[in-house]
Amino acid sequence: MGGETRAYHHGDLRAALVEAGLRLAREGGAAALGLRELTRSVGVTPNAAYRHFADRRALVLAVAAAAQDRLAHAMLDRMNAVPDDANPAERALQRLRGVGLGYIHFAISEPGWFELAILTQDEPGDGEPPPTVEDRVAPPYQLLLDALDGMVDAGILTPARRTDAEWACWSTVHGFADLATRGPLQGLEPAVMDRLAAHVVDTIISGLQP
Amino acid sequence: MGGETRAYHHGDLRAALVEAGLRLAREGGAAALGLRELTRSVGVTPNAAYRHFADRRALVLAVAAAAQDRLAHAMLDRMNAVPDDANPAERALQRLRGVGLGYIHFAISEPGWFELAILTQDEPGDGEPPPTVEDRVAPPYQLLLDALDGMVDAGILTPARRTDAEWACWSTVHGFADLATRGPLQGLEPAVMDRLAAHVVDTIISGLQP
DNA sequence: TGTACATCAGTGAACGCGCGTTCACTGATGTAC
DNA sequence: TGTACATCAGTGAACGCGCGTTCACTGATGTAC
Repeated sequence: MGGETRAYHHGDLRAALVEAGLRLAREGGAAALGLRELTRSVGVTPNAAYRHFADRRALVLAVAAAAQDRLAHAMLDRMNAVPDDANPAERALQRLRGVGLGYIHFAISEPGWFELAILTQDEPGDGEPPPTVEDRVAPPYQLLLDALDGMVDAGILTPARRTDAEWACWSTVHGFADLATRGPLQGLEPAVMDRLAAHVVDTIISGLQP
Repeated sequence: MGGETRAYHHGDLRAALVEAGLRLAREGGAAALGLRELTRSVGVTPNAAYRHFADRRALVLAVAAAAQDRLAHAMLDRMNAVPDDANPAERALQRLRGVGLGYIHFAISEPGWFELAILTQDEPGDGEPPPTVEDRVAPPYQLLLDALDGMVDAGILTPARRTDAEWACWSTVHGFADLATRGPLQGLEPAVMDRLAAHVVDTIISGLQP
């Protein structure tokens, strides 16, 4: 609406910094989120950031939350792509596959954002004692829980097998993402990578229902 | 044999630096391996390191190799703890479990070394293009391959299912280690952690043989 | 067995750099009367 | 509707820090004759 250049007051510097953080992290990962580099890229003085964030760490966590949100959306899109008209068992299975493959695909196609999304808590050097597991649940994790509950509802996973299934699934999918992103699977042909990802995800799912 | 204090010539500064690297990384992970901090802890001038390593990166990689070696040994010990007199199928299964649980246990009990061990290749900021997967096999990876081959030899894994099984296993175990080390499973009660680790490992192994 | 000399393995000082953060400030905005 | 003034959101300069690396050097070691 207003003029293009605002001289002194930026308008919404907080949002602009987070946006710039996503832009920078996309290429350079979490390491690209220097306070100076961030403010520089927005065209503002380093201390301007202190109007909106307590310190650099708070800024990075805000960007991480945004990245995590994108991860959750990517996963959700994949889940929701499963047609409603399939039979319930097949549908539940495909939704669980979607959660896992969505996570992996996001990691591979946006490694910088992924690094940030899994950062979230406990930056190196934070002082607080580790909170309990329950305090830390995050949207992507919730999607996994929902998909697994769907498997139970559809009758293809017994309640007994449901117990702790999230950790088996998450471990597998997260580990694959890390191997593909920073580890020995880096740089694999996309077609080969996709095939391998699908195989790995199917293997853990099949391990849930023996 | 000689006197305790060597004035000018250190004796084996290269080994001393790697040793100091392990000591420092044990507490502070890879981030603790500054060139100055390392040389300081050995009681030597920063540039003395340049007699033995091209640059900081080379020093860190040497320490990482040492850490990876410790990981491999921890896994091997666990594999070899499986008694010979068990029936071949049970033995092969327990050896595979040992590989995975050894990896996880090492990560949890020595997170600093673990971070370093999985660093190995591609420090952030290296210039070389990604080498092929085959170039990168490392001792811990080889132990996993051996354990899986043992499953085939024992007749409890078909050759067809053997294909790419290493990536499913490694993903699961590596992911669990990361979740337990830097992620939401951090700080879990040791007993609960062990039970969960065993469950997750058993789940993926069972997924290999449906 | 002793000496000359090349080589080796360290020292000491300095370089330039970019970082996060703090201080005192000033221009812009919005609100009360 | 206009004015006074508190508050807000930036600027500009500087801080101290620790880093990796380079340079010219010197003391110790080992080898040839």
